[in-house]
Amino acid sequence: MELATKYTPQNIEDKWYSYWMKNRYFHSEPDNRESFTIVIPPPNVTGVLHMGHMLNNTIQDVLTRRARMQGKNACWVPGTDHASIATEAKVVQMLREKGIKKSDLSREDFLKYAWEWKEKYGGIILKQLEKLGASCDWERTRFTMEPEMSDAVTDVFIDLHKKGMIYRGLRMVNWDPQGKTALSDEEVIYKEVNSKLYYIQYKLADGSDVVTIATTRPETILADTAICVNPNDERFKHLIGKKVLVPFINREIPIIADEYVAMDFGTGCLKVTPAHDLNDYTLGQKHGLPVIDILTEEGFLNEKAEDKRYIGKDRFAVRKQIAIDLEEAGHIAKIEEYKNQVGTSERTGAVIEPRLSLQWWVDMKKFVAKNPQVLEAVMSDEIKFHPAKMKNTYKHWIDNIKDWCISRQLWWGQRIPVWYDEQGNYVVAKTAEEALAKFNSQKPTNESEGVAMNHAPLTIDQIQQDEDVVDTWFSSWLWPISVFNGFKDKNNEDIKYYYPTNDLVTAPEIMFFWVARMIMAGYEWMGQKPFSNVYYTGIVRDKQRRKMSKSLGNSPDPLDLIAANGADAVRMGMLLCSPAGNDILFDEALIEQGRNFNNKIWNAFRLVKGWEVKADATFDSELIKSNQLSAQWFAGRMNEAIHDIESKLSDYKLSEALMGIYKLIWDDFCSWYLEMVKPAFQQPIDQTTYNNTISFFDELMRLLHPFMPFITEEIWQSIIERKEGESICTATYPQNQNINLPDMARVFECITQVRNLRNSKGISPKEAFAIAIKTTHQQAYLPYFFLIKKLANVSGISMVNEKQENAILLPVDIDEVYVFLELAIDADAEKEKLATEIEYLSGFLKLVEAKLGNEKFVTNAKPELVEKERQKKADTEAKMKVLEQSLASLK
RNA sequence: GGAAGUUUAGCUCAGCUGGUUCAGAGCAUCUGCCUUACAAGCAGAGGGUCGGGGGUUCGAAUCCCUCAACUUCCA
Repeated sequence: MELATKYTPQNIEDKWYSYWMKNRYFHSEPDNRESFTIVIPPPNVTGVLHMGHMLNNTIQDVLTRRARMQGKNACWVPGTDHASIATEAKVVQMLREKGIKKSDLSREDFLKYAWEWKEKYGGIILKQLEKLGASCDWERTRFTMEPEMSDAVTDVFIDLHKKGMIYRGLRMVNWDPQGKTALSDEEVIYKEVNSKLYYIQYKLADGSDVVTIATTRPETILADTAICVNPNDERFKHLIGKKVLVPFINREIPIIADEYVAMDFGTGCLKVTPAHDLNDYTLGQKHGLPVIDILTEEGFLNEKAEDKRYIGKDRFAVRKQIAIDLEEAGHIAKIEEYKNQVGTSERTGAVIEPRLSLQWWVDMKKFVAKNPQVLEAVMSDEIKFHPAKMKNTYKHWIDNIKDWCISRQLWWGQRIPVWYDEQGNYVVAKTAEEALAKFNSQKPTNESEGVAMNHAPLTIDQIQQDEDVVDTWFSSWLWPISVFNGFKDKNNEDIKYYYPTNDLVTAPEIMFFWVARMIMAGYEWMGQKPFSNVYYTGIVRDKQRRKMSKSLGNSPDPLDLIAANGADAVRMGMLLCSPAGNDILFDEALIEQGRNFNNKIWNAFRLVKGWEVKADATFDSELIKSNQLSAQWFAGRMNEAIHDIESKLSDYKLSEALMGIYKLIWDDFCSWYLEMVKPAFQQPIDQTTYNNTISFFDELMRLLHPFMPFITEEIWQSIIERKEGESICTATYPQNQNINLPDMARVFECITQVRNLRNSKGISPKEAFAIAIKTTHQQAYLPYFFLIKKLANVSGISMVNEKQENAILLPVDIDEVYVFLELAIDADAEKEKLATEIEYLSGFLKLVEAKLGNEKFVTNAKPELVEKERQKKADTEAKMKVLEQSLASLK
C-alpha cells in the first residue's frame, strides 16, 4: 500500500491553499447570483492570532465556504483596524528602544515611523489567517486608515456635526494617564483590587467638633470642595451649613446635604471632590461647588494641591505618603482593608483617572431617537442575534445609552476635521482651505454659543487644526459600508450588491463597540441594516475557566497547534466545543479528537482507494443484491443526516451540525456501510458498489468541506480524476432529497446482539455459528441474510416458527433470535439478568397501564397519545413474553 | 448596588410550545480484541432521583414560587 497509515496534514495544507489562491476561488465580483457577504471584524494591526481569533474566523470561514458551495456569490472581506492607542503605544516603545522620545518628534515624523511600523508588522495577523484556511477575498483587503476609509471617517464627522449630533464639551472622561488620552466608557476594564478604606477626620472651622469621612483615595482630599451628608441623617443634621477645614491646607469647605449620600456606607459623610470623581462632579454641579483639579495629565499632583510636600509627585506615591502624614497628624480614625473596583485602560492597563476635559462627543440619545430601528430591528429579529438572549444586553445598553467620547489625544488616527482661530472659535471642515473659507465667509461655530465674530479676514497660518484624532471605533463602525466605498459613492456596484451583508461573527464583549454602532451607522447612512445575523462566539477559556490571555500565559499559540496537528484538526477541535454563545473551555484533547477524525477519514480513503474493481457480472448475484441494499440504506441515511445538518446550520448550531457529520462519517459510513460492502481480503469489488461508494465519499467530503477544508479537498481531488481548475471549494453543497430509508433497525439490532453475545461469552469473532429467527415480519430480515452473516460472522440463518431447543435466545425487538452454540452457560447469572430485565419491563408496564386506567388521561390527552400508550403496552407485553420464555428455557 | 443568564452523566453540552426519538450526544472511564483501512483503531458495557425545597397538573428536566451556587453585563 503506497499511502501512509497516518494522515499528515503538513504536506497537504499549504499546497491546497496556494492552489485556491492561484485559481482565485475566494475572489468575488458582483454578478447576478445571490450574494453572501461577511465583513471581518478587523483585528488590530498590532495583533497576532490568538485563540479567540481562531474560533471567530473559523466560524466565518464555515459560513462563507458553505454559502459559496451553495452557489451563492460569497464574499468575505478581510482587513485590519489601526488601533490608535495600541499602535501608538507600540511605536512609542519602539522609538524609545531606539533612543527617540515622541516629544522630540514632529507629528509628521512620528507618523512616518508609525506607517513604517504598520507596513512591517501590520499584515502578520492576516498571513496567519491563511494558515487557518480562511477563504477571504484577499484582493479586497482593507485598512481603516487607508485614504478612502479615512475620508469616510472625516466626512461622517462633518455630516454628524452638521446634523447636530456631534458636539464639543467639557466633561468628565476616563483619562488614561499613561496613554495621555481620553477613553470611551467601553475601553475601561474594571478590576477588583484590594485597597484600603481610610477614615479621615476633618475639624470644624469653629473648632466645635470633627467629622469623619471614609475614602479609598486620601490624596484627593486636597481637591475637596465640600462634605456631604444625607439630609435625613439625624446624626449630622446639626452640622449642615457649617464649615470644615481640609487637613494640612486648611481650606474651608461647606457641609452640604443631599439624598445621594448613603447613610449606611462608610461614616455617612462623603467628601466631595468634583474634579476627580464622576459622581462628585455631578453633585458639585448641582450644588454649585468649585472644581479644583490637582492632577496633571500624567497623574502627578500639580500646584493646585497647595501642599508642597506632594506637588510634582505621582498620585500613588502621594496616596501612601499622605496616609502616613495624616496618621502622624492625628487625622486618621482608622484604616480598613477594602475590596473595590478600579477602572483600568484596556490598552495600557493604567488605572483610569476621571478627569474633566474638553472632548468631542457623539450625542447618542439623539442618534437613536432619529434612528429608532437601531433597537427595533434587533428586538423584532430583523437583525437576528445568535443566541437570542443577547438581545437583553443590547436593549439595556440602547435604553441607557451614553454619549460617546470620540476624541483621543493621539497622533495615529484620523485627525479631527476642526479648525480654530486664535480666539478659540472653530469651524468644521474637510481641509484647511475649506476651513479658512468658512471662517472668512460665514459665521463660525463659536465656543460661547452664537456670539458673532468680528475680526479681519484670516490667513491660513492663523488657523489651526485640532490636535486630536478620533477613536478607532469611530472608523470601525463604518466598516460594513466603507469597505465597499459606500460613503464615497453610495451607488457603486459593490455597495449595491454586497450591502446589507449577511452575517457578522464577533465576541460578546464587542457588542457595544461594534455591533450596536454598526447598526446605528447602517441606518443613518444607508437607511438599512448592516447585516442580518450576528453570531456571538464564546470567550475562549482554559480548563480552569480562566480567560485566555497573554499575561496569564495560558494560551497556546494557535500557529503551533496548526503546525503540530493541521488546521483541520484545530478547526474541528475548536468548533466541537463551541455552542453559540457559550464560553469554550479549550483543551488540547479536543484537537486530538479532530486529528483522530482526520485519520479516520484518511484510512477510509485508503481502503476505498485500494480496492480492485471488476464488472458486476463476475460476482455472485446475492452479493450484488446485498451491496445494492447497503447502498440504498446509506443513501437514505445520509439524506436523513443532511436534512438534520441543514436545520442545525440554519439555526447557527455549527457545533451540532459538525457532530452530525462526524457521526455520519464515522458510525454510519465507516462502521456500517464500509463494513457492509467491504470485500474480503484481496478480493475485488463490483463496479456498481465501487461507483456508489466513491459518490458517497464525494458527497461526504463536500458536506464536511466548510468545516475541514484541507483534507476534504485532498480526498475530493484524489478519489476520482478532476480537471485542472476544479475544486471542492466550488463544488455543490449536498442538499436533502426525497430518498426513503429502508428500515434495517432489526437487522442492526440482531447483529449487535450477536456481537454482544460473543463479547460477553468470550467467543472469538472468527468463530462462526448458525442462528435461527422467529418472527412475524420475515421481510425485516430476509433480504439481509447476506449482511447478517457477514457482519455478525454467522454461518447460516434459518427462519423458524417454534422455539428452538439447545440454543441461546436473544431478544431482538419483539422477535426471537436463536444462536446454536454449545456453551457452558452460567444459568444462574443468565436467569438473574433476565429476571431484572423482566422486572424493569413489568414496572414500566404498570406505569403505562396506570396511565391508561386513568380516566382523566384518556379523556384529556390527545387521542394519538393514548393510542401510543396502547401500542407501548402491547410491545412491552410481547417483549416480556419473549424474555419469560427464555427464562423458562433455562429452568 | 442594579440587570440578565446559567445549574442535566466524571468533563463539555443537546433537550422548542409539559406526555418513549424524555432522560440524550461527544469526550473520558471500564471490559475484550494487534479481526489485513485505521490501536490516532475495532466490538461492547457501565454511569444522572435533570442544583435544593415547595406548588400547578391525570402527568414536570420542561410551567409557577422560593432558596442556594456560579457567570456575565451595567454602575
